[in-house]
Amino acid sequence: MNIVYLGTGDFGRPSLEGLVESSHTVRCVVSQPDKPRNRGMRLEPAAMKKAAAELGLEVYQPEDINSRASVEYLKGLRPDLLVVIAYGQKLSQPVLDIPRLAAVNVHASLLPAYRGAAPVNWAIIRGEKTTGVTLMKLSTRMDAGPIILQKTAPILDSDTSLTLSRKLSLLAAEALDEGIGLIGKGTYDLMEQDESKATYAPKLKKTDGSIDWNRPCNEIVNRVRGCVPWPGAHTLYKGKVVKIHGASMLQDASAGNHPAGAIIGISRQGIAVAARPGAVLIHLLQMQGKRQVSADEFIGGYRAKPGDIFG
RNA sequence: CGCGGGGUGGAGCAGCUUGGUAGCUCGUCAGGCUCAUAACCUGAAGGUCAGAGGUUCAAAUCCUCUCCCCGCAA
Repeated sequence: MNIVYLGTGDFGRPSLEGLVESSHTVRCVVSQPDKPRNRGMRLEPAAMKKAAAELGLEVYQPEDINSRASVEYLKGLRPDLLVVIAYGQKLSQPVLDIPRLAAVNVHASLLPAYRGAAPVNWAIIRGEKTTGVTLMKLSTRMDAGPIILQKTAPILDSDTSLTLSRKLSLLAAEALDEGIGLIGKGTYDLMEQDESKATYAPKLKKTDGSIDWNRPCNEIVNRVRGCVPWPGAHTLYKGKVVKIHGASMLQDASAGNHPAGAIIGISRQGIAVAARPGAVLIHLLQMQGKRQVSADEFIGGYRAKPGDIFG
């Protein structure tokens, strides 16, 4: 099978590697153009461009995938299948019509839940216990195509967006491999999504990481886990922005006697902060302009003590 | 030329504005003490203050350049 892979983000790496190792042929990797980003606004290659180069694959980076030139180029590759994972551009019907068999996408949620750019983050922030990946046929509506197959995965208390994303990227590769097998044989069913059950997971904004200490401790901890590594759950300490990179819930009945955001205890395990209700034990944090440090180091360096206020 | 913060014993920080003896919370090591605590007390080791040049009687501190780290923004 001739496959054209469209992907920009690192999430698709295991899937791409799986395709390369399979009996199929990856004709081309289509990625977003290199864009200036990061400190200094240097031109940075897309994550998958490097991967493609290492695998010895051809790379194509059109400014607009739906342009006439792009469509002609892709047609020239005579693909049997288009695989789209974390690409970043919406595909028009003319593009979807190019492959002989199908244009498929793997999405990191159990659709129709968490459609959109940040499904992993939002699943954690919302306190879900289970998530998964969905292999579907693409439609012109975002993440709304008919489902070919799904695989589920538990969300552990210890998971962050980073660890969960890694797991799901591996699961995505499995789903893709299995799905391509079915498509090759033509033995698969399509299940339309139940539109009434659709929920959305938009790209995270900086403000999504803002901690409100008047919220329950479990909500705050989920936000911390879901905002790793970006935008990072953040609050204020002594007038400066602090990112909280690691935290867990703490049972402390006395927390209600303190103002929300107040430090109520300090130990080797971390900094205990009052929430509403409950308390949050901070393990890892980062002052603006500084690197990430453990609670222990933070206490020593900044003289944090009970009574100090976050927020 | 996108904007900004930072590099000080092993860790995290203060000191820099207003140049003049290397400081704090820990850690480490030695000794003591305790029913108990992030235990406590006493003592010790450990720094070319990122690097190079400059100003000065004197530079962690002021000026210039280089290297590295981080935040914002995208």
